Amino acid sequence: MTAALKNDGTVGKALSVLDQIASYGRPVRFTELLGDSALPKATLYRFVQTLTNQGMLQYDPERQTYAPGLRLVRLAHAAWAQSSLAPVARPHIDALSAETGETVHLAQLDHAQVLYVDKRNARDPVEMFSQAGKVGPAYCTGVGKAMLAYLPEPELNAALAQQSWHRFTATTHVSPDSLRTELHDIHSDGLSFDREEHEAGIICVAVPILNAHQRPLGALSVTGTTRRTSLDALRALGPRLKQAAHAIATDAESWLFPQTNSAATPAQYISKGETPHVRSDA
Amino acid sequence: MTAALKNDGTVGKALSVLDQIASYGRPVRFTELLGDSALPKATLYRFVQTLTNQGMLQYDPERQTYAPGLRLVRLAHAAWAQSSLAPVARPHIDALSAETGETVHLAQLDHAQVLYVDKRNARDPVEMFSQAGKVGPAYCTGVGKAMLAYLPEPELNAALAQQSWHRFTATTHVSPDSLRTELHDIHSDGLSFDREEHEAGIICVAVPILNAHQRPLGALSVTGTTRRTSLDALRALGPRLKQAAHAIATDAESWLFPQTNSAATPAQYISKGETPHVRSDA
DNA sequence: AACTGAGTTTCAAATAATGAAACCTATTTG
DNA sequence: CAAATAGGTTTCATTATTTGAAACTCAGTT
Repeated sequence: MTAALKNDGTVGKALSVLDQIASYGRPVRFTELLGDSALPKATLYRFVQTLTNQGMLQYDPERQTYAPGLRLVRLAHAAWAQSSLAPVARPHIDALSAETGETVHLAQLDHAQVLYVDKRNARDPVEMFSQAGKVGPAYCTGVGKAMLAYLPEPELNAALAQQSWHRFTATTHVSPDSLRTELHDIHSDGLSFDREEHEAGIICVAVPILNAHQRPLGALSVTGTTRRTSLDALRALGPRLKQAAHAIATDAESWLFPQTNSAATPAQYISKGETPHVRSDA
Repeated sequence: MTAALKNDGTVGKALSVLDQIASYGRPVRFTELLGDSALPKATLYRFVQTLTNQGMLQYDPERQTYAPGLRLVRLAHAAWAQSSLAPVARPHIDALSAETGETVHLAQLDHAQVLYVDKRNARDPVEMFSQAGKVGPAYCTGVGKAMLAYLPEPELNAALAQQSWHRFTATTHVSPDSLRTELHDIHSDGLSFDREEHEAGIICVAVPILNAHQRPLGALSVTGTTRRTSLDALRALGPRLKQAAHAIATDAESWLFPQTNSAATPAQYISKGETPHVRSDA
């Protein structure tokens, strides 16, 4: 059961197939999908056909496998540019990263999980490929806790019920109870820490990005290793982080949408047969 | 009419609504959608509801607007990691970028358009969706022409029929005829140039990334400005580019999928209520 | 108080989705 | 070599969902 708990008819079911396929993290064969799915063979088959047809899935005839398709990348570009905080936050993150020299993350809450929407690496060239789009647990990351701490009670309950409470390290919260206490503290001083709860040796400070109604829009964090830095050193960055978060919130609020194109795909880019809705004159 | 020319039933129609919304490049109101859509009011309304429900769209109650949703970003991460050449090409692109100091692009063909899947800008770090996911015209970009030149005849015809033939600059090809001649040349020496066809002052060299059957999987380019470099200087990079393209093709061919995780979202990241399909033991 | 426009809901008719079962077609097994 | 198996694909009568014209709601006008 994926996100499609609600009854969203055929479309919802098709999208849950998409989610399922994405969740494997590798190309999958039809039979494997079928085994893990509640849908009957023919139904699943048709969905997979349709989605492939639509470019939402990519079929490898050689290996007979399905994987998420490139159309998603195109669509995500639009989503990222419009629905995420990333575009507005960008200059602020750049500055933070330059000043601290550490890794900076920008995250938002999505389905009770942390979704990283942007990142600036520390000077080291290490790291996996691009972080945007990656998801992580909310209950044991600095950014996750920062956002949870400002969630209205009913939503918080819903979110907590969806956490996996997996014990990653010795300090990981493994139940809502212990976490709630910490969330209360976070709420009072507006600062959240990851005390190696997700990965040994990795610590971070995070702050929520709040709108005018104190609703969390996202969170911002600076991450370091226990070798190079300490919680106290990170705590010292608190004021700077809060300032950045506030600036981002302000910008986001007033950012109606730069009619001044540049975020959008100019009409000429749209190939024939597609409906152009954006006009760019240059 | 978007990609859903084929009759893909309800799901196809819903996805075309998604495409439509993404194409505006900014949040849109229901009425605007309705005006540009062939669907009847109630039908469009229900689709938009369903998609919002599913996180494929994001609704802003304050402004009453819809925009592509964050779920797309999550899904795209999987697509990018699995269906694009980007992960395999990464080290090669890094090297190229370091050696040349110029901007390097990695693109693939999607719906007869160029889809950029990765980029190195000598300076900036990678910000995934800001550039990956962007689309451009195939008929007047170096990467686009490199791929078109190696497309089998029937597919080439289909692709050419879908170009917009918009004249961006004085050198832009504005009909299939003149382009075909150039594609022939590109095919013979394996090198494609953008002679300020898309943007004045911007030139580039590109090579196709071909699989064992000479099918274009993608293309690689080095871009510069007429101020800083020349076509001849770029031409000199040809051999190096070809070498990189070949290396990428080879790696892609043999890259079954690193069972050795790291590409995948570990099972623990999946929140309760979602089906975990990936196992990671660490 | 009537009008307008945007958004939302209703409901019978039309259409599309469903899924059990049959059907392919390579590959493996006796 | 024949038979069995497994993965994948198609069929088709039944069933459930989608469809969309029209009616409704509720602001904000005029």
